[in-house]
Amino acid sequence: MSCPDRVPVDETNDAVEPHGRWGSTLPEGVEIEIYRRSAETVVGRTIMSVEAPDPWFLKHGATAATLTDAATHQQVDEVRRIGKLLILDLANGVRLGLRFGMTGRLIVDGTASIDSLEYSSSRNEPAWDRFALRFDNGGDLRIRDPRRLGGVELDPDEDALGADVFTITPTQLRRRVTIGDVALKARLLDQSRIAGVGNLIADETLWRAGLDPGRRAGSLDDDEVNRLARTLRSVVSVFLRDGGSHTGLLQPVRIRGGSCPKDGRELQRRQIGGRTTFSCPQHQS
DNA sequence: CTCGACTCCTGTTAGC
DNA sequence: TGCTAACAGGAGTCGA
Repeated sequence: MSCPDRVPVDETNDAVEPHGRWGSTLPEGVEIEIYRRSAETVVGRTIMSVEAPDPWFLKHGATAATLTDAATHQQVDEVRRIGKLLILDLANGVRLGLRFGMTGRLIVDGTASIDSLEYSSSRNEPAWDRFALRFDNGGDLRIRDPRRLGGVELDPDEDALGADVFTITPTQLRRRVTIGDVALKARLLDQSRIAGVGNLIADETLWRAGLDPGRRAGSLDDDEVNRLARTLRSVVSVFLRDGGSHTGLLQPVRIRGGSCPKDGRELQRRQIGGRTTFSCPQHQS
């Protein structure tokens, strides 16, 4: 399957500023890509120790002992990303899978590539460090997650994820996403069909594409599928360039009573796919 | 296989 | 001022 683990580097590949620039965002595909770039600096380093103080944070049977056994004295060969999953390939073939939930931040050598998350705290509370790798050069990589919705696992099932949001083609979108009776937005959030779309990317994309989030996913015609594919690609590209999923045009008005920036209509607020959904009844259909 | 409902986590915030 | 309850979304599970 196509598992593009890195986004083509283009003019959007600005150096990540460590402080102050980022607004409140959410760990969606865009943010995990920013994390991945900040973690490239650990490639080639050797893991000296593993800190896994929170058993709840370890998934699929992993324990502090199994993680320590698998990772200690191993060199990091590569850092990849599929959707919202960050993967560290170790020299012995072990893969470490890192997930960030809605409040997890990645801190590499003491620096967070994203300072502030929408529903998290920007305080730097060491007690919120749920997992860490210490390297031979004295640096470290840690996940700081106040609400513990992220997690770490050994050898994650990469095949369980759909095509990555940055590189999915219109054909893949048509075959796996725009089918069936479920709401279009719920489909976009289904990581097994398309990996990396979270609530903010979904709302912004559908708003820009003029598509109603509540429409049956299978009801789109060819033109609409192509428009969705184009818009999705554009949105993640712009979000990455601008620094996160919170930089959209819809984001400032994703509040009760907010008005559509395009035509001024009051936005509709609904729950779709279990998530708060804002859309414009005027131009999204 | 599909799909909706439910559950988990806890810092922040609105409201009394 | 101090308290409580509602709220947020990613991911997993369960039953129809």
